[in-house]
Amino acid sequence: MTKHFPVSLKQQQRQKDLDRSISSHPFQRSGSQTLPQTMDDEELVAAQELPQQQPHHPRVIIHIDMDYYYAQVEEVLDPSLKDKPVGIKQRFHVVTSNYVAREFGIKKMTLITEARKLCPELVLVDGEDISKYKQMSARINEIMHKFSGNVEKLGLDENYLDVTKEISEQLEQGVEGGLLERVEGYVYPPLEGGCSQREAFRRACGCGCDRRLILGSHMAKEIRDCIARELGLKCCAGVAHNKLLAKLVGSVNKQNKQTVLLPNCGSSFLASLGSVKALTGIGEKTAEILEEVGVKTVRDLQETSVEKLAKRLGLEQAGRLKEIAFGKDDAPVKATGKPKSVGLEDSCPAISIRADAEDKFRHLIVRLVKNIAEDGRIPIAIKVTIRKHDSVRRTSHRECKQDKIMPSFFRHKDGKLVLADGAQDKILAIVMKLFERMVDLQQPFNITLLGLSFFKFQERRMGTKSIANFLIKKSDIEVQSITNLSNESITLSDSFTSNKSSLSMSTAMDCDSASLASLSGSESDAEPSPKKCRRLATFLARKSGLLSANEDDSSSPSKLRVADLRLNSKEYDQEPCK
DNA sequence: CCGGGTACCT
DNA sequence: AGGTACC
Repeated sequence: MTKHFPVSLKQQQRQKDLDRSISSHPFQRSGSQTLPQTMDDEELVAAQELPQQQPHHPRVIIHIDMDYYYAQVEEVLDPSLKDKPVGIKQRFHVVTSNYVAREFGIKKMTLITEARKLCPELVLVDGEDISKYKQMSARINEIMHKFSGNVEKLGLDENYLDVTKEISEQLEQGVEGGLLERVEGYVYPPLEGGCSQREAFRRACGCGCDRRLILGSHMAKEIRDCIARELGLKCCAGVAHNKLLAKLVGSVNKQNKQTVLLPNCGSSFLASLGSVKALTGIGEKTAEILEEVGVKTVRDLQETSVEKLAKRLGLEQAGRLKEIAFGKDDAPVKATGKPKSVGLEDSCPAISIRADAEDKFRHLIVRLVKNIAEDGRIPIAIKVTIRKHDSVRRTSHRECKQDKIMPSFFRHKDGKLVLADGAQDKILAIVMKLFERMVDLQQPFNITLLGLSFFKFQERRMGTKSIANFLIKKSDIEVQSITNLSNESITLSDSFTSNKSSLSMSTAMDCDSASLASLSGSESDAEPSPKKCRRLATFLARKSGLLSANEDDSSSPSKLRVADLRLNSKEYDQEPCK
């Protein structure tokens, strides 16, 4: 998949030279300098293959990060908190604190007892219920969507925006001259005098990103101002030509500030961060593995050969890490859609009898259905997660099992999803069945966490009967498999719009029909359903515009059903999936 | 080191 | 399908 990760030693050396010249005197390298000024950090490799290719930094990415999010929301809700030290409490920890509290040394994950010692007058707000923060997050999101259609959510308080299109539209329509001369907010690395900010950007890279990024800084400011005006919330922004750099550069200047990265400074900037753990995409485990091969800092990573890394990490990941270390990141901003799964987990001291588990699960089902009520979509699969007591391993060694659930378990009541009569027990029965597949009730057991999640959602459709309900009522195994297939296919055709090729689409469909066939044909199977699934897949593929209408086969016994489907599936076409 | 979510690997 | 890593 990845095109070119190898970075030769020679290239690395050039890289370092380039970096040094930038970090020591960013803007004194005109005239006598031989370094190609339009040459980008991460594009040295590509540029060698495609000499003089234009788009070095084609995108403008803004990363917005809310300041001390939970605590700030509490301040907005109760302004009297503003000048007091505030901590948000979840279980035994302060999960966020405002800056007043941070003065006392109270940071993320400080134990409550610890925090009280550090600051007796600390105002602790219960943050177990995160619905307030979710709601505010949704408002923030609305605002961002005024500026770009391409907004990717990372948790409740962070968002990426790809504003490339918006910026180029601005440039086409022509912007007020003064706007381009001055950056909004901070620049990394800090510019020393000698030339205008505009000139500094132009010298750093000639691909045209100078104007784009400067305009990007103005747009970031507008977004932040809008959020402050409408919601009273402060945030930071990072502006750069990719996600990795935008996110990281945004935290260079904290507390209601923003920073734009000077093009060409990616790898020196990343090196300045020190530990590899600072890099997005490198977490605890990866950092551990890297340390085993003597790689602790970003600089180490930049200087270590892919070959050496690949021995422990595999070529794929090694290549990716190398690129990341130099600030190369092609990852697109992916507009966040509706969630693909919604779940709940409760950790508990110990559950060792079936009835207790059953009680917990019943409770979880009720809460979970409330959580998806607004959404309105019907889940057709459920997953049960447990954690067995284990004194050795600290975190997550969870087990899970999943199964289908019937759409008829749900119905809509004034626009919201609710459980149908008796459905709670039916779901509970499925849950307990899955639970017993993981836990042997004969043996003593000790469960420390129970979780449930719904996934594979059907889009809510008008009319009283959805396709699935209609088909499932026939409760015929073959039809059921069709129902399933249609769900799968719809998911796939949705994702097709973003980045799937039609080839992988049809491959995925083949897989689906095969696996479904094996599922439904488990008992007596006189009639091999694969063919039918295939046919339906073809139909759905055509509907999604992947196949031409000529390849029709109307001689099927399931013609009627397909026709029904076609009728019902009109609603799918309303979806903006083209 | 809570907890809900996603993505990727096998 | 299940596990692991990450945010």
